[in-house]
Amino acid sequence: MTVIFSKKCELGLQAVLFLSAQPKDILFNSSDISKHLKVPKEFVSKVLQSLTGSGIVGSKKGKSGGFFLTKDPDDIRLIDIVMAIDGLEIFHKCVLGFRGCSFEEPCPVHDTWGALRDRTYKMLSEETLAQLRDKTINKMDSL
Amino acid sequence: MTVIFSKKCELGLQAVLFLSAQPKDILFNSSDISKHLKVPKEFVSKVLQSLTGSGIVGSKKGKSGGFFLTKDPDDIRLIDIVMAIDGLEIFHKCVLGFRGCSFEEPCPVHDTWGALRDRTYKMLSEETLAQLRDKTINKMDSL
DNA sequence: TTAATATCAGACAATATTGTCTGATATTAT
DNA sequence: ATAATATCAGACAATATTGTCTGATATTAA
Repeated sequence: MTVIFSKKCELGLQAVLFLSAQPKDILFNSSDISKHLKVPKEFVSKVLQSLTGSGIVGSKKGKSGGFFLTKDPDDIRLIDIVMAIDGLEIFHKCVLGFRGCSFEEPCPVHDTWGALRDRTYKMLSEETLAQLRDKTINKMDSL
Repeated sequence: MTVIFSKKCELGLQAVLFLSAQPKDILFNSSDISKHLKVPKEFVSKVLQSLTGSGIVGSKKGKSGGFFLTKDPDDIRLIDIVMAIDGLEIFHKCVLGFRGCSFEEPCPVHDTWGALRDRTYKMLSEETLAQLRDKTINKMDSL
Protein backbone atom coordinates (compact mmCIF):
# COMPACT_ATOMS: atom_id res chain seq x y z
CA MET A 1 0.00 0.00 0.00
CA THR A 2 1.11 3.54 -0.66
CA VAL A 3 0.94 6.44 1.79
CA ILE A 4 -1.28 8.85 -0.14
CA PHE A 5 -0.41 8.80 -3.81
CA SER A 6 -0.77 6.00 -6.31
CA LYS A 7 2.35 4.16 -7.48
CA LYS A 8 2.07 5.91 -10.84
CA CYS A 9 2.04 9.24 -9.08
CA GLU A 10 4.95 8.35 -6.82
CA LEU A 11 7.00 7.39 -9.85
CA GLY A 12 5.93 10.52 -11.70
CA LEU A 13 7.06 12.65 -8.78
CA GLN A 14 10.37 10.83 -8.59
CA ALA A 15 11.01 11.11 -12.30
CA VAL A 16 10.22 14.82 -12.46
CA LEU A 17 12.36 15.44 -9.39
CA PHE A 18 15.16 13.57 -11.10
CA LEU A 19 14.87 15.70 -14.22
CA SER A 20 14.76 18.89 -12.19
CA ALA A 21 18.07 18.01 -10.59
CA GLN A 22 19.84 17.60 -13.92
CA PRO A 23 21.47 20.30 -15.99
CA LYS A 24 18.94 21.87 -18.31
CA ASP A 25 18.56 20.94 -21.96
CA ILE A 26 19.86 17.46 -21.59
CA LEU A 27 17.55 14.64 -22.59
CA PHE A 28 17.14 11.45 -20.62
CA ASN A 29 15.50 8.41 -22.08
CA SER A 30 13.37 6.04 -20.05
CA SER A 31 16.26 3.64 -19.70
CA ASP A 32 18.49 6.31 -18.12
CA ILE A 33 15.79 7.37 -15.70
CA SER A 34 14.93 3.77 -14.97
CA LYS A 35 18.52 3.05 -13.96
CA HIS A 36 18.80 6.09 -11.75
CA LEU A 37 15.53 5.52 -9.94
CA LYS A 38 15.82 1.72 -9.94
CA VAL A 39 12.39 1.10 -11.37
CA PRO A 40 11.26 -0.75 -14.54
CA LYS A 41 11.87 1.35 -17.62
CA GLU A 42 8.53 0.45 -19.19
CA PHE A 43 6.81 1.94 -16.21
CA VAL A 44 8.90 5.11 -16.43
CA SER A 45 8.00 5.27 -20.08
CA LYS A 46 4.30 4.97 -19.43
CA VAL A 47 4.13 7.47 -16.60
CA LEU A 48 6.23 10.09 -18.37
CA GLN A 49 4.08 9.63 -21.44
CA SER A 50 1.07 10.64 -19.42
CA LEU A 51 2.93 13.68 -18.13
CA THR A 52 3.79 14.80 -21.67
CA GLY A 53 0.05 15.04 -22.19
CA SER A 54 -0.20 17.42 -19.25
CA GLY A 55 2.51 19.69 -20.60
CA ILE A 56 4.90 19.23 -17.71
CA VAL A 57 7.30 16.95 -19.52
CA GLY A 58 8.35 17.09 -23.15
CA SER A 59 9.72 14.28 -25.26
CA LYS A 60 11.71 13.79 -28.38
CA LYS A 61 11.51 10.64 -30.44
CA GLY A 62 14.25 8.86 -32.28
CA LYS A 63 17.91 8.33 -31.73
CA SER A 64 19.29 10.39 -28.85
CA GLY A 65 15.73 11.34 -27.94
CA GLY A 66 14.25 11.25 -24.48
CA PHE A 67 12.34 13.25 -21.90
CA PHE A 68 12.88 16.73 -20.50
CA LEU A 69 11.03 19.36 -18.47
CA THR A 70 9.08 21.84 -20.56
CA LYS A 71 9.09 24.49 -17.86
CA ASP A 72 11.67 25.90 -15.55
CA PRO A 73 11.99 24.14 -12.18
CA ASP A 74 11.03 27.56 -10.82
CA ASP A 75 7.61 27.11 -12.30
CA ILE A 76 6.90 23.52 -11.32
CA ARG A 77 5.50 22.35 -8.01
CA LEU A 78 4.97 18.82 -6.75
CA ILE A 79 1.24 19.47 -6.70
CA ASP A 80 1.32 19.93 -10.49
CA ILE A 81 2.41 16.33 -10.91
CA VAL A 82 -0.08 15.07 -8.34
CA MET A 83 -2.85 16.96 -10.10
CA ALA A 84 -1.88 15.54 -13.47
CA ILE A 85 -1.76 11.93 -12.33
CA ASP A 86 -3.95 11.35 -9.29
CA GLY A 87 -6.06 14.49 -9.39
CA LEU A 88 -7.10 16.52 -6.37
CA GLU A 89 -9.83 14.18 -5.18
CA ILE A 90 -7.95 13.14 -2.05
CA PHE A 91 -8.06 16.74 -0.86
CA HIS A 92 -11.82 16.71 -0.95
CA LYS A 93 -12.74 13.31 0.40
CA CYS A 94 -13.47 12.26 3.97
CA VAL A 95 -10.51 10.52 5.56
CA LEU A 96 -12.90 8.09 7.28
CA GLY A 97 -14.78 7.44 4.06
CA PHE A 98 -18.10 8.97 5.13
CA ARG A 99 -20.30 10.27 2.38
CA GLY A 100 -21.39 13.87 2.67
CA CYS A 101 -18.65 14.88 5.06
CA SER A 102 -18.77 18.66 5.15
CA PHE A 103 -18.85 21.70 7.38
CA GLU A 104 -22.53 21.06 7.99
CA GLU A 105 -22.20 17.33 8.53
CA PRO A 106 -18.66 16.80 9.76
CA CYS A 107 -17.19 13.44 10.63
CA PRO A 108 -15.60 13.08 14.08
CA VAL A 109 -12.17 14.11 12.81
CA HIS A 110 -13.30 16.58 10.18
CA ASP A 111 -11.58 19.65 11.62
CA THR A 112 -8.37 17.99 12.66
CA TRP A 113 -7.94 16.23 9.36
CA GLY A 114 -8.95 19.37 7.51
CA ALA A 115 -6.02 21.22 9.00
CA LEU A 116 -3.60 18.42 8.21
CA ARG A 117 -4.93 18.05 4.70
CA ASP A 118 -4.47 21.77 4.06
CA ARG A 119 -0.94 21.64 5.30
CA THR A 120 -0.24 18.67 3.08
CA TYR A 121 -1.52 20.64 0.13
CA LYS A 122 0.66 23.52 1.18
CA MET A 123 3.69 21.26 1.35
CA LEU A 124 3.11 20.23 -2.24
CA SER A 125 2.28 23.65 -3.62
CA GLU A 126 4.47 26.18 -1.86
CA GLU A 127 7.95 25.10 -2.76
CA THR A 128 9.07 24.87 -6.37
CA LEU A 129 11.27 22.12 -7.71
CA ALA A 130 14.03 24.74 -7.96
CA GLN A 131 13.76 25.38 -4.24
CA LEU A 132 13.92 21.67 -3.52
CA ARG A 133 16.93 21.22 -5.79
CA ASP A 134 19.64 20.66 -3.17
CA LYS A 135 17.56 18.16 -1.26
CA THR A 136 16.64 16.44 -4.49
CA ILE A 137 20.26 16.10 -5.57
CA ASN A 138 21.16 14.62 -2.21
CA LYS A 139 18.46 12.02 -2.48
CA MET A 140 19.30 11.15 -6.07
CA ASP A 141 22.89 10.52 -5.09
CA SER A 142 21.78 8.09 -2.41
CA LEU A 143 19.76 5.91 -4.77
CA MET B 1 -9.26 6.04 -4.47
CA THR B 2 -9.20 6.48 -0.72
CA VAL B 3 -7.43 9.24 1.19
CA ILE B 4 -5.11 7.22 3.39
CA PHE B 5 -6.85 4.09 4.64
CA SER B 6 -8.11 1.12 2.68
CA LYS B 7 -11.86 0.74 2.15
CA LYS B 8 -11.86 -2.10 4.66
CA CYS B 9 -10.27 0.16 7.21
CA GLU B 10 -12.63 3.03 6.50
CA LEU B 11 -15.58 0.74 7.02
CA GLY B 12 -14.05 -0.71 10.16
CA LEU B 13 -13.59 2.77 11.58
CA GLN B 14 -17.16 3.70 10.71
CA ALA B 15 -18.59 0.54 12.21
CA VAL B 16 -16.68 0.85 15.46
CA LEU B 17 -17.61 4.53 15.70
CA PHE B 18 -21.22 3.52 15.19
CA LEU B 19 -21.03 0.96 17.98
CA SER B 20 -19.33 3.43 20.31
CA ALA B 21 -22.23 5.83 19.89
CA GLN B 22 -24.81 3.26 20.93
CA PRO B 23 -25.92 2.45 24.46
CA LYS B 24 -23.71 -0.22 25.94
CA ASP B 25 -24.61 -3.91 26.04
CA ILE B 26 -26.87 -3.81 23.05
CA LEU B 27 -25.98 -6.05 20.14
CA PHE B 28 -26.17 -5.00 16.53
CA ASN B 29 -26.07 -7.50 13.73
CA SER B 30 -24.41 -6.81 10.39
CA SER B 31 -27.75 -5.99 8.84
CA ASP B 32 -28.46 -3.26 11.43
CA ILE B 33 -25.05 -1.72 10.98
CA SER B 34 -25.31 -2.04 7.23
CA LYS B 35 -28.53 -0.04 7.21
CA HIS B 36 -27.19 2.68 9.43
CA LEU B 37 -23.95 3.14 7.54
CA LYS B 38 -25.53 2.49 4.14
CA VAL B 39 -22.97 -0.09 3.09
CA PRO B 40 -23.38 -3.75 1.98
CA LYS B 41 -24.02 -5.99 4.97
CA GLU B 42 -21.70 -8.73 3.71
CA PHE B 43 -18.86 -6.25 3.78
CA VAL B 44 -19.75 -5.15 7.30
CA SER B 45 -19.81 -8.77 8.30
CA LYS B 46 -16.41 -9.47 6.86
CA VAL B 47 -14.69 -6.43 8.29
CA LEU B 48 -16.15 -6.85 11.77
CA GLN B 49 -15.15 -10.48 11.70
CA SER B 50 -11.56 -9.42 11.24
CA LEU B 51 -11.89 -7.02 14.16
CA THR B 52 -13.17 -9.78 16.44
CA GLY B 53 -9.85 -11.47 15.85
CA SER B 54 -8.08 -8.37 17.13
CA GLY B 55 -10.11 -8.27 20.31
CA ILE B 56 -11.70 -4.89 19.69
CA VAL B 57 -15.11 -6.20 18.72
CA GLY B 58 -16.96 -9.16 20.17
CA SER B 59 -19.66 -11.21 18.55
CA LYS B 60 -22.45 -13.51 19.52
CA LYS B 61 -23.83 -16.12 17.17
CA GLY B 62 -27.41 -17.24 16.76
CA LYS B 63 -30.77 -15.59 17.06
CA SER B 64 -30.57 -12.08 18.50
CA GLY B 65 -26.81 -12.25 18.19
CA GLY B 66 -24.60 -9.57 16.73
CA PHE B 67 -21.54 -7.44 17.31
CA PHE B 68 -20.48 -5.29 20.26
CA LEU B 69 -17.42 -3.52 21.61
CA THR B 70 -15.35 -5.61 23.99
CA LYS B 71 -13.78 -2.59 25.64
CA ASP B 72 -15.07 0.68 26.94
CA PRO B 73 -15.08 3.54 24.41
CA ASP B 74 -12.72 5.14 26.94
CA ASP B 75 -10.15 2.54 26.07
CA ILE B 76 -10.45 2.51 22.29
CA ARG B 77 -8.74 4.85 19.87
CA LEU B 78 -9.11 5.15 16.12
CA ILE B 79 -5.49 4.08 15.75
CA ASP B 80 -6.39 0.71 17.28
CA ILE B 81 -8.69 -0.02 14.36
CA VAL B 82 -6.19 1.27 11.80
CA MET B 83 -3.51 -0.90 13.35
CA ALA B 84 -5.74 -3.98 13.27
CA ILE B 85 -6.78 -3.59 9.64
CA ASP B 86 -4.18 -1.64 7.64
CA GLY B 87 -1.26 -1.82 10.01
CA LEU B 88 1.13 1.01 10.75
CA GLU B 89 3.13 0.73 7.55
CA ILE B 90 1.88 4.05 6.17
CA PHE B 91 3.49 5.80 9.11
CA HIS B 92 6.86 4.45 8.14
CA LYS B 93 6.90 4.72 4.38
CA CYS B 94 8.14 7.56 2.19
CA VAL B 95 5.28 9.68 0.89
CA LEU B 96 7.09 9.98 -2.45
CA GLY B 97 7.73 6.26 -2.63
CA PHE B 98 11.52 6.43 -2.36
CA ARG B 99 13.24 3.41 -0.94
CA GLY B 100 15.49 4.00 2.04
CA CYS B 101 13.98 7.33 2.97
CA SER B 102 15.38 8.13 6.40
CA PHE B 103 17.05 10.75 8.52
CA GLU B 104 20.34 9.93 6.82
CA GLU B 105 18.92 9.81 3.30
CA PRO B 106 15.85 12.03 3.38
CA CYS B 107 13.64 12.68 0.39
CA PRO B 108 12.97 16.31 -0.51
CA VAL B 109 9.87 16.50 1.68
CA HIS B 110 11.06 14.18 4.43
CA ASP B 111 10.89 16.67 7.29
CA THR B 112 7.69 18.39 6.28
CA TRP B 113 5.85 15.15 5.73
CA GLY B 114 7.35 13.72 8.90
CA ALA B 115 5.69 16.43 10.93
CA LEU B 116 2.36 15.98 9.21
CA ARG B 117 2.54 12.23 9.54
CA ASP B 118 3.23 12.51 13.26
CA ARG B 119 0.27 14.82 13.70
CA THR B 120 -1.92 12.42 11.80
CA TYR B 121 -0.84 9.66 14.13
CA LYS B 122 -1.58 11.93 17.05
CA MET B 123 -5.05 12.64 15.71
CA LEU B 124 -5.77 8.95 15.64
CA SER B 125 -4.25 8.08 18.96
CA GLU B 126 -4.93 10.91 21.36
CA GLU B 127 -8.68 11.04 21.55
CA THR B 128 -10.69 8.06 22.65
CA LEU B 129 -13.96 7.01 21.10
CA ALA B 130 -15.64 8.21 24.28
CA GLN B 131 -14.23 11.69 23.73
CA LEU B 132 -15.44 11.66 20.14
CA ARG B 133 -18.91 10.52 21.15
CA ASP B 134 -20.89 13.72 20.59
CA LYS B 135 -19.34 14.30 17.19
CA THR B 136 -19.92 10.68 16.30
CA ILE B 137 -23.59 10.82 17.25
CA ASN B 138 -24.04 13.94 15.13
CA LYS B 139 -22.52 12.27 12.12
CA MET B 140 -24.50 9.06 12.60
CA ASP B 141 -27.72 11.05 12.65
CA SER B 142 -26.85 12.67 9.34
CA LEU B 143 -26.35 9.39 7.50
C1' DT C 1 19.42 6.17 -47.74
C1' DT C 2 19.79 3.03 -44.13
C1' DA C 3 20.28 1.22 -39.57
C1' DA C 4 19.77 2.19 -34.98
C1' DT C 5 17.06 3.80 -31.43
C1' DA C 6 13.76 6.65 -29.27
C1' DT C 7 8.79 7.66 -27.99
C1' DC C 8 3.90 6.46 -28.65
C1' DA C 9 -0.39 3.93 -28.30
C1' DG C 10 -2.72 0.57 -26.67
C1' DA C 11 -3.33 -4.31 -25.85
C1' DC C 12 -2.27 -7.54 -22.51
C1' DA C 13 -0.98 -9.87 -18.05
C1' DA C 14 -0.33 -10.01 -13.17
C1' DT C 15 -1.59 -8.62 -8.78
C1' DA C 16 -4.16 -6.43 -5.15
C1' DT C 17 -8.28 -4.84 -3.51
C1' DT C 18 -13.02 -4.85 -2.97
C1' DG C 19 -17.26 -6.96 -2.73
C1' DT C 20 -20.51 -11.22 -2.89
C1' DC C 21 -22.05 -15.72 -2.00
C1' DT C 22 -22.58 -20.33 0.13
C1' DG C 23 -22.61 -23.80 3.46
C1' DA C 24 -21.43 -24.86 8.26
C1' DT C 25 -22.06 -24.06 12.96
C1' DA C 26 -23.86 -21.89 17.04
C1' DT C 27 -27.57 -19.90 19.72
C1' DT C 28 -32.04 -18.73 21.14
C1' DA C 29 -37.12 -18.02 21.08
C1' DT C 30 -41.01 -20.62 20.89
C1' DA D 1 -37.01 -30.46 19.92
C1' DT D 2 -37.46 -27.37 16.21
C1' DA D 3 -37.33 -23.38 13.44
C1' DA D 4 -35.37 -19.11 12.86
C1' DT D 5 -31.47 -16.44 12.60
C1' DA D 6 -26.94 -15.01 13.72
C1' DT D 7 -21.76 -15.29 12.98
C1' DC D 8 -17.91 -17.80 10.77
C1' DA D 9 -14.80 -19.41 7.23
C1' DG D 10 -13.41 -19.34 3.07
C1' DA D 11 -14.29 -19.73 -1.83
C1' DC D 12 -15.46 -16.94 -5.50
C1' DA D 13 -16.27 -12.85 -8.60
C1' DA D 14 -15.64 -8.17 -9.99
C1' DT D 15 -12.90 -4.27 -10.29
C1' DA D 16 -8.90 -1.35 -10.03
C1' DT D 17 -4.21 -0.92 -10.10
C1' DT D 18 0.21 -2.02 -11.46
C1' DG D 19 3.41 -3.64 -14.57
C1' DT D 20 4.89 -5.72 -19.29
C1' DC D 21 5.01 -6.29 -24.09
C1' DT D 22 4.50 -5.43 -29.07
C1' DG D 23 4.20 -3.05 -33.26
C1' DA D 24 4.02 1.56 -35.32
C1' DT D 25 6.07 5.86 -36.11
C1' DA D 26 9.51 9.39 -35.75
C1' DT D 27 14.23 11.01 -35.65
C1' DT D 28 19.01 11.01 -36.17
C1' DA D 29 23.78 9.38 -36.79
C1' DA D 30 26.52 7.54 -40.07
